[in-house]
Amino acid sequence: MLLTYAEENYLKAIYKLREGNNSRISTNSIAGVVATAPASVTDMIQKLAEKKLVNYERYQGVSLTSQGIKSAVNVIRKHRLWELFLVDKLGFNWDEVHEIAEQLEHIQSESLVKKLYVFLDKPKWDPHGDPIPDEQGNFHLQKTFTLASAAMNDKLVISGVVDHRADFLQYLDKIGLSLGKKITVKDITAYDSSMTLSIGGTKIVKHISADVAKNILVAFSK
Amino acid sequence: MLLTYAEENYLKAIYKLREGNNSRISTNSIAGVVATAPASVTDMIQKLAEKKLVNYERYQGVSLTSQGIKSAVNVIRKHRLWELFLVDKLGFNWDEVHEIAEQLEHIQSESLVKKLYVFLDKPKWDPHGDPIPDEQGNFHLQKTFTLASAAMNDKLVISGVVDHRADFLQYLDKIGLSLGKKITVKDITAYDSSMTLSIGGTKIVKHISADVAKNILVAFSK
DNA sequence: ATAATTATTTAGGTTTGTCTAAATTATTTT
DNA sequence: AAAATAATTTAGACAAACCTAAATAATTAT
Repeated sequence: MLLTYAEENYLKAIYKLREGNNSRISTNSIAGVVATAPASVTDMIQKLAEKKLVNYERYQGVSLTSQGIKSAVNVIRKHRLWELFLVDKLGFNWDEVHEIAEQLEHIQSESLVKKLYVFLDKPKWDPHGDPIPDEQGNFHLQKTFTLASAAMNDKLVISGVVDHRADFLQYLDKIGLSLGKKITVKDITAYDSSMTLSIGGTKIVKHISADVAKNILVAFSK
Repeated sequence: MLLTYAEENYLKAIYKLREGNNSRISTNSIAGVVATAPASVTDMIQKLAEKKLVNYERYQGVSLTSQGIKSAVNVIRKHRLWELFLVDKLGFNWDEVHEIAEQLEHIQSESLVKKLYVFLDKPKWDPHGDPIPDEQGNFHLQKTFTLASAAMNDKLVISGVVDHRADFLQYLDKIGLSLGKKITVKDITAYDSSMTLSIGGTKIVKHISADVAKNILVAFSK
């Protein structure tokens, strides 16, 4: 099915809200994500419902149909492939690529996505550690948890971020934390849950707040 | 200046008509290129005139202002860079890339274009032999002429095409003619101006019609 | 030079995606 | 359980980019 730029953005927004375990996806929450007035969201939802992309009943919130999920995942796939292209091939930093990928994700060409996927060596993760769904829409799952929930002496790899905002990513860069970096939890301060980490095999030690730790995803390092 | 998708397409269309040495660029000719009704063209031209991108007087045709030229050339630059990317990096054939580049050319990001340009090694020509303007909008000129105007025993390099349509490009592929190929004019049939060519250093000989020869651009081979 | 033809513009309308203001429904508070 | 508040929808409008039909200007033919 052929979707417009705006329709794709709404589907993506609904998909993201769904991922955040929101029991009910409200008009207002969608309005927050797509940055439009709630009345405009109602309009668009009714259009998407007619196209069988969402289930909708007045005042009862919205959910994606299987076709809606398929389309949303496809947009996410394109977004993440382009982000990886921008970072790995063009040399952008991981905090610079979101806005550009927001545009590129709407390019309509199946063969383009296929070739890009091969060009990038059939990647499983984007530059922020988010999984890139395959052509069938399947995500490669990873056993990750937030750094905040780690314990003393845990040996971990940074495998993603919760907060994707540029200033947070820039902060991580500044203190030497990036995707794939190995860290060890050296100390956890009881009263504010801040953490002391050693980075890589080096003697470099960094102190981070609990707020930061909550926004870093890690996996156990083998 | 920020331009919409449609505005960029109109500027590009006007630029192309101008290149075709049309003394006067008429509403109808633009309508032909952008595939819309003449009345819609009038609407858009008036909008572009307000934005100082074109000079316009009722019933007198249109011309680009310097700002209009700048914007048009920038779109052409992006289009050709993306075409080259699609062919050289993603492995598309030269007859498959136009439609996709028509979409990609509208992505708004100066840094993206800059990085793409470097990634492609600051190219001067696209996959069809058309010049890629540099950041300042300057085209790298090449002394080319149509194969139809060549003489017996001329040693030439194929350096472009006049007709960009997929079926013509596929025909050239089929008979072994592609950009950069060296050819020698072996014979010119007087009565229908058809030509016999030898291709590369090989003994392969091909016969082409005058119509085809008119649509192939060549330069002298050193 | 007038008539016929063609090109261009104006007028009025449509669709997409947005808006604000008002009305309606749902939820929360007391 | 009624009142207050919040969420959602409807109604009416707007800009962008298109359309058709009618009017007007320019060009070409006679």
